[in-house]
Amino acid sequence: MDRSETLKRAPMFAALPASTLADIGRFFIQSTHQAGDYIFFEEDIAHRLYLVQTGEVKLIKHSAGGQAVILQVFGAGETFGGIASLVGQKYPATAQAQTDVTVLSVSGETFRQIVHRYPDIAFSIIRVMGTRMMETQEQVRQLVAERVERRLARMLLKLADQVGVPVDEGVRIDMPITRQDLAEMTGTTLETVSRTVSRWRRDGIVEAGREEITITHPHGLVLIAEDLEEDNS
Amino acid sequence: MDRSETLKRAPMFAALPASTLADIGRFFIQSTHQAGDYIFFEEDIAHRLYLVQTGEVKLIKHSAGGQAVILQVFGAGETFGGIASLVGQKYPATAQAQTDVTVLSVSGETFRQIVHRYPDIAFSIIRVMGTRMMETQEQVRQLVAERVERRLARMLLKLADQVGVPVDEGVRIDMPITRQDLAEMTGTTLETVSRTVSRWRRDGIVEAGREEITITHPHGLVLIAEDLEEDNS
DNA sequence: CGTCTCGTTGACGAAGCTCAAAATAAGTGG
DNA sequence: CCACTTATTTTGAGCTTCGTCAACGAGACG
Repeated sequence: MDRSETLKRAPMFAALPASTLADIGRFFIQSTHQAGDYIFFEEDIAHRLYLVQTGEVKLIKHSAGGQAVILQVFGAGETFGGIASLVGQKYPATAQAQTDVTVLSVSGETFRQIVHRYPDIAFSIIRVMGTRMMETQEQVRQLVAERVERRLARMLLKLADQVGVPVDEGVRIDMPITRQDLAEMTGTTLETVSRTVSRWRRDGIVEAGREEITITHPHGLVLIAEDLEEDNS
Repeated sequence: MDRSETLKRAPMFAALPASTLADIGRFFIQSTHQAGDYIFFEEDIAHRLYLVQTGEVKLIKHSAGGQAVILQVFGAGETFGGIASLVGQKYPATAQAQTDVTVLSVSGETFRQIVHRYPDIAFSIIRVMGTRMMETQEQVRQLVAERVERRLARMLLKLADQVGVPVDEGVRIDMPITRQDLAEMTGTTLETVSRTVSRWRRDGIVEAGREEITITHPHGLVLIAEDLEEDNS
């Protein structure tokens, strides 16, 4: 895909005229990373803004005890590392390629100049940050108020919305995703995820294989996610 | 306190020259709220940006089951409701006065014009949002990785840092705060907070009364917060 | 075919939530 | 100042959810 084409898909730049996009596009460098590769680490000095072109990147925060939380998963058109690079801080989390990915990136310095030249971008940045902040706050609320099964149901529905593709059996999550990943996304353990998914499989709600999940009965998941779960006694 | 004086204390406006502050200050309206008053509700259409002049305001997110999470506590110089009012969305959470407070506020429309006139503010907004985002992400990490006692210890230390005043016995949290509040700040229940605080009191780490806590042995708290807790067997 | 990663399942325990009851503190109106 | 009301806190008992530890199975890949 062409650069200004990718920029056009990014909410942060979407509002700009095509000529400006072409102009800005020149400053971006394309690079590829294999699934599992780290793109940057928490605590690194932030020097680049990244923009996902193809594939998915996850943003992780690690704890001393070795546990990890997946804060967010970015797909095509989404940016990450931007704020830190703009402000010149350390990255607040680690970015790792979930699939093979291609990303565009610019240096913080260049990004600053771009924003300076096209101040409207600042508004877009604020808008994007506002959205992410809401999502993160919602994550906090869920962690406090809801139990694992519900969080997991919500997460699958969210993933289906983001990267779901229709297949014969239902909607397939189009991204290799381990039980461990799901656990880190929902703040639980891989065993609990495995048990829950197995139960759902028995109930005919999902089909699941190695690094692969298909939702066969979305309505069932919604019932769980929205606390309308009928008890099957 | 004078308006431009208050603006000067706000990171969002601090970088502006005094003349500009005086100019902007004219658009702000001062209002007071009693402890417990709601300033705005989640889901309200956001029409104003608020800036705390005196007192403390808490930002709360409610769940269907009646549970609540305190996302943040804002003190003098801190702004809230800003992003939503700028973007013209609904407020993502509820704001409630923790103490009697005085706040300055402007309409979203006016705020937009101000930012438009003084684009540097946009950068400050991004910086402030970045900081808050990091804090919220850290909150997520803690909820997932750490147990209640640790989270509570950290919270008390944070509060001591924000609103602590030295007294004879140690450092007093200078804000009326119930066990329920602490529970909502740390994602637990008031009973668990009560038990933990009682234990700490027996251990000589804190003194606590009704809506009142004084840290008498900060080092003990730090040991707990940093997982260096020696077992007293 | 051996190794590795990923997934499944069981058993056990513990952190912390829920429910309940009572004590304490702070008003409030007479 | 006292009786009464209300909010806050404490403490106990029981129990559920979920994490931890462990063993095993199965597919993938060189």
